[in-house]
This record gives sequence, structure tokens and C-alpha cells, in this order.
Amino acid sequence: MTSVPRANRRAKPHARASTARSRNPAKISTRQRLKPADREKMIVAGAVHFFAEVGFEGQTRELARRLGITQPLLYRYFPSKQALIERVYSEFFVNRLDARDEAALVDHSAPLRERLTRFYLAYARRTVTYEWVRIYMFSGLKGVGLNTRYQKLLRQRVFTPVIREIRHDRGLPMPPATPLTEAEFEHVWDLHASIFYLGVRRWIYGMEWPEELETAVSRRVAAFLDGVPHVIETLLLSDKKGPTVT
Amino acid sequence: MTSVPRANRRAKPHARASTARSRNPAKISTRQRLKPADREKMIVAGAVHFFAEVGFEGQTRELARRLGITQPLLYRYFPSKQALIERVYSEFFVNRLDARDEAALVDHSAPLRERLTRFYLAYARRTVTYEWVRIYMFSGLKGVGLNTRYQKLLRQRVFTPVIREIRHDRGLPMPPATPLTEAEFEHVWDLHASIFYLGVRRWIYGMEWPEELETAVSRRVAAFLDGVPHVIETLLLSDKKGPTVT
DNA sequence: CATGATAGTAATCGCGGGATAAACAAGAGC
DNA sequence: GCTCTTGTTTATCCCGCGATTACTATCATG
Repeated sequence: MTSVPRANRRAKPHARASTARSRNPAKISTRQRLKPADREKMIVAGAVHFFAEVGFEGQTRELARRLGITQPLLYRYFPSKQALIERVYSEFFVNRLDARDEAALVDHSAPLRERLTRFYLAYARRTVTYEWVRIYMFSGLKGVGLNTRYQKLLRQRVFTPVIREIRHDRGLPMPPATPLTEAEFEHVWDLHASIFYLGVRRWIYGMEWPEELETAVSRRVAAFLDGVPHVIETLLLSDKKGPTVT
Repeated sequence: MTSVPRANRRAKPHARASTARSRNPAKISTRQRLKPADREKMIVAGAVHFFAEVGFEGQTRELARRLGITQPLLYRYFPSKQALIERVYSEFFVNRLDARDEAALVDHSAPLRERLTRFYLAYARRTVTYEWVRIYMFSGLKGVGLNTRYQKLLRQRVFTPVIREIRHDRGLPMPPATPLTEAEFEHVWDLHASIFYLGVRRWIYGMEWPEELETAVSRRVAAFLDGVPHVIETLLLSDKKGPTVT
């Protein structure tokens, strides 16, 4: 029992009795040969879903199994697991903000409430998804810089226009003469949070959707607008808090 | 080079040249002997913080290192890592809801807004913390039943009283004659989310606190109340949505 | 219909990490 | 102080998982 040599485990390479095909007749399509570009897309899509589900500690073997490929094949397309994760991150920013939605937001031909509702409904449809919400949260918990980066984008391309539209709608003074205040940003944050949190409840806490997405968004936009006068009051009365540049 | 026996790695047990003390003179207090109860508390507290920081995949060796103890000692107090994690979960519900705060919420001697602000400020102070927010999110992502369980508690002991107080405050009909509606619950959810999300921004996204907690909470309570008439409108006008029991 | 290029697989390595066993040492009781 | 109990450490096991290597099979091209 003692002193059994354990080194050189690779003693008899490929000494299998028969081909994989004959050994496992249940396996139908033995080997799917795809064009590299297609295979890569398939892997990335699978990885996005997989890591969204189990987190980035998810194992490459399990990912491969779900993709119906062998684990080493992943390493033909990505030099390391980390590289694959980076690729998943990089998928993150594509198609989240649509220039047309942003344009529609500032199109004064429709009433503000309608514009806001439409915008956030479109945004929610693209963003409040299983994969987005979970990966966003995973990445935040892991301390990757993703969130910070995304929130800068959000502040510039969503929050700021929204506040400007409200100012405009109410005939209030505009920046740079009267800079946007933190109170206004916070109020928009709450709108944003109330919608994003729908996704957290659904995709992280595992609750059911409480209501139709359209109903949910329009109610939240309404509540947001109801709260606006209060914020404006703060804005006009006191400039105690240092105003912020856009 | 080949055929080096690797089995029986436990060949020479405890063949160290000298005592740990003499080998590592930098280590001051060689061995802290504590009463089991104290040691256990120490481990649990450390584990809560540790797992909140790195998630439940965090390694027992690293946890032990931070606690200043050796890794096997953990196994004297907990049979497995999983058992320790369960213990961390069980710490979760203690001291989150304070009966006195709940009592104060329904004490009609103070105006509603003040009561709500006080209640949520106290709640936020106890709940919107590094450890709570992160462990809550980790456990949600992992699919543990924690969140569901907590939210049932929340619905019963916070959301329902809040809605009832609002009904009472406005002289509206009460349940069971007029049951609480999903729209009302959703509105409270948004208040809750707007406050909890402060913690998400701070402790998950790594942002700075946007404002003093008291300011933040009182603004959000104000916005919540501003939105109430809208919800009540929905309540009184249409009973399309099936009403819900408490 | 052979052949060269390469998509894909089987087998395996090495180490990191949960878990265990044996040795050790700090106090309590005598 | 001696000894027994038990809190704590040292040394080690062994499996799981990222990564690598060598082989196999598919398909485009002539």
C-alpha cells in the first residue's frame, strides 16, 4: 500500500478501449464543427447567461457542459477564464442606451409625462432583465469598476437630460446659470431605483412581477412627477448645499 | 526525475525542527485561549464581516487569518463551512425590526410624516449597513430563501402598518372592509427601495453617501407622501386589480 | 478521394482549499 | 507542582477546478 508511485499520472495516454462514439451511443451529434465566429458568439452568449446565474465563480466545466461542448474548447477561444469574464463585462454596455430613446426624451412635441414613461419603459425593457440585473449586482459586489463607469454614463445621458426637461417644462432657470442640484439628482435616482428595483425583486429575490411592466413604470413616473414640486422648493429656497456641475 | 513516489505524504508527522514560538518570533501572543462562547462569538462576528465583504466563496483559510487563528480551529466550532454560513444567515434577522419603532409608527400623537421619517431613519440605521446590505444581496443572488422570508416579515410588520396609517390619516376606509391594494403595497415598496438603494449605492456600488442619512430619509418620505393621492385615486376609482388580503 | 488545416475532444497536471488527525499547551483542580 | 481536560496548532489528505498537451475528426480544396 505504501510507496505507490503517483507521479507520471499521464502514463498511458489515450488508452481508451474504443472511440467516444461507440462508448457513448446516446450522444447523438458527436461533434459540431462551427465557424469560429459563430462558436465564439455561442460561448459568449452562454457565458453571459451562466455567469449571471451562478456568479463569476461558476466553473468552466459546468459552463462547457451547458453549452454542449468540452471544457478545453473554451480555452481555444479565450486564453483564460478571466479573459472570458472580461468579454462578458464588455458585452455590458452595448445596447443599453438607445440614441433614439434619448432623442425622444427631449422631443418637446409630446407632454413630459408621456416622454418620461416611454423612455423608462424602453429603458426597463432593455435593462431590467435577468442577465443585466444580476451581472450588474455581481460585478458591484466583486468591486469591479463597472458600476461606477456605468453610473457616470447614466448621470450624463439620462439623469441630466431628465432634470433639464423638468426644469424646461416648469419654466425654471436652466444651467449653467442655475446649476443642477444634488437634490434633483437624488430625486431622479429614486425614480431610477424604483424601476431597477423591480428587476432586483424579480431576478435577485425571486419574487413574481407585481404588475405589468407598463403599469409599473407609468405609476412610478407619475409618483416621481408628484414629488417634483417638493424638490424644486428646496432648489429655489436654499442654496445651502453646494450646487453641482453637470 | 520519473517515478518519484508521491503517495504517503504524511510520512514524517510533526518533524518540525523547533517550536512554533522559536520559529516565528514576530508572532507575539502565541496562543490565545478563550472560553468557547467568546471564541464562537468572535468567529461569527468575523465571519459575518468576512462573507459580507468577499461573498460566501470566501476561503476559510483567509477568514482564519483575519481572525488571527488557524483554519482548523474553525472546525472545532463549526462542523463545516456550510454550517458557519448558516450561522451567519441566522444572525440575519436579529435586531432588524425593533418593536418600539413599530409601536412608535402607530402612535397617533405625532403627525404621520414625522412618524414615518423617524421610523425609517431608525430602520435605515439598523439595516442600511455594509454587512446587512451585502449579505442580503449575496444571499439573494445565491438563491437562498432568506429574502423571501424577510420580505414576508417586512410586508406584515412594516408595509401593512404603513398603509394602514396612511388610510387612517386620510380618513379612508380600512381593511377588511376595503382590503389593501397591490398599488398601495407597490408605493410603499418604492419608498423602501429608495432608502435601501442608498445602501446599495454606498456598499455595493462603492459610491459616496450622497447626503446626510437624515436628509435623505426625510426627503424620500416626503416624496412618498406626495405620491399618495395618486395611489388613493387608483384605489377609489377602480377595483380592476384583485385586492389582496393582508 | 486524398490531404492539409484546424475545430474539437480525451487525458491529465498542479494547486488551492475544505476537511481531518495527531500533537501541543494553557489553565483548573488536586 | 502534577495531571487531566480541552482549546489551539501543525501537518496532511484529497477532491475540484483552471489550464495544458496530445490526439482525433471534419471540411474545404485540389
